[in-house]
Amino acid sequence: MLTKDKIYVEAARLFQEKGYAAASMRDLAERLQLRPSSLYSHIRSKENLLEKICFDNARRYLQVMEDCLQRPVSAAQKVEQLLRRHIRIALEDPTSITVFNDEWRHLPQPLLERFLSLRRQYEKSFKQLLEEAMQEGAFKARPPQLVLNTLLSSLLWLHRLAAKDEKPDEDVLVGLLFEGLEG
Amino acid sequence: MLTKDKIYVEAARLFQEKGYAAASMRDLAERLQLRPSSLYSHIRSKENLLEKICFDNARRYLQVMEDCLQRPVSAAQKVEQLLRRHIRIALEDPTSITVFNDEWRHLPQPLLERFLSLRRQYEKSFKQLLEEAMQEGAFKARPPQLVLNTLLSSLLWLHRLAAKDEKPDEDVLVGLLFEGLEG
DNA sequence: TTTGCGCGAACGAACGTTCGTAAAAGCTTT
DNA sequence: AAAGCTTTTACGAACGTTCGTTCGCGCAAA
Repeated sequence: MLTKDKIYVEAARLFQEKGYAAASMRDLAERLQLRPSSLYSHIRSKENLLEKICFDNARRYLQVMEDCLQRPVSAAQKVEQLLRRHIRIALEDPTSITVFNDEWRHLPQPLLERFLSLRRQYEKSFKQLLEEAMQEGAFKARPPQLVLNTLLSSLLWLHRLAAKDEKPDEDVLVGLLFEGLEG
Repeated sequence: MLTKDKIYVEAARLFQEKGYAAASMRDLAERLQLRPSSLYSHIRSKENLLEKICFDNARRYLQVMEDCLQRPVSAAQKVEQLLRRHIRIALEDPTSITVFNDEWRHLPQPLLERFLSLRRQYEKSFKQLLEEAMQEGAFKARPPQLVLNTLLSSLLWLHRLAAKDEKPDEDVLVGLLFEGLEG
């Protein structure tokens, strides 16, 4: 693997373990068996590492959302598909997702604003989907924002499990989340 | 209010906003209209601030758990009561809870180990309660660890909402969480 | 007269990053 | 295959800054 890619992978891991602010470039270098200054032959800055990790994952989630929205199925089924893909991503690449979920607040302006805009866009689509499913009668009518947050936060927890190699069964999890929706 | 107490309150707020590592004592002093050095007339260290916030809240949650366990009701009802008290705490004191939930990993050893021990103790009790409720037939049988995590993470999200003054209705939220359990 | 509090100055440590250099790797021309 | 040239990569040293914290002084309340 290219050194550059190794740096990004290890940076995601490190940011996850210690948090962005507490992770030092000297830490990162040591894990890669490099001197700190050598990092800068490959990357531009620490902030740039965070930026790439955050936005790559934002794009990834938005792509998943787009895919699900285009399927010719009911809103409830779109939600189910969305949950499944979400779960899979969180389980297969827990480190990047952690950083994406927890560390974006350390992005400097104007990147922070751009990131939040993408996030709002994603949440808006998700909320609309939930509302549709409620109107269809598939889901019980409830404040969509509340339902969205409980869903997202449950998924947010996943990567912590995955990082500990306690990967839960996808079907069981989908069942648990879904039955709460149907109520 | 005593200056000392003001410091703890403002520290919790600051740690929540920026994260422990990114929050500086100079930040904290400025918000309290003090010089950085003046803080140390009242507190011992930055780590000590984190320690107090984390352990005070750990004790608080364990106390709630104890109260609920002693009630002469069914396991399912104990869980409901636990959720309600959890929700109330998260809504009335969002800043401390955030720090308690997110920043404990910055505790130095051996405090970290002591904290994790308390947390495991809490989760163990919670899990046992869920298993009881499943055996009673009140909850659908599912991997308890998984159910516990989805519950806790949903509650974890609450303080973020509360911090934005978008406090959700307690009954609606309990309903949402509970119906997922009964499945 | 003691005690407690706020302050300016300063400390050593750790931080992200830059710079010049030297070795390594890759490519082109013999 | 060898020689010469260019580009890439790793490095030690050092930079300016920010960090948590200490110390001693002066002031005000008790």
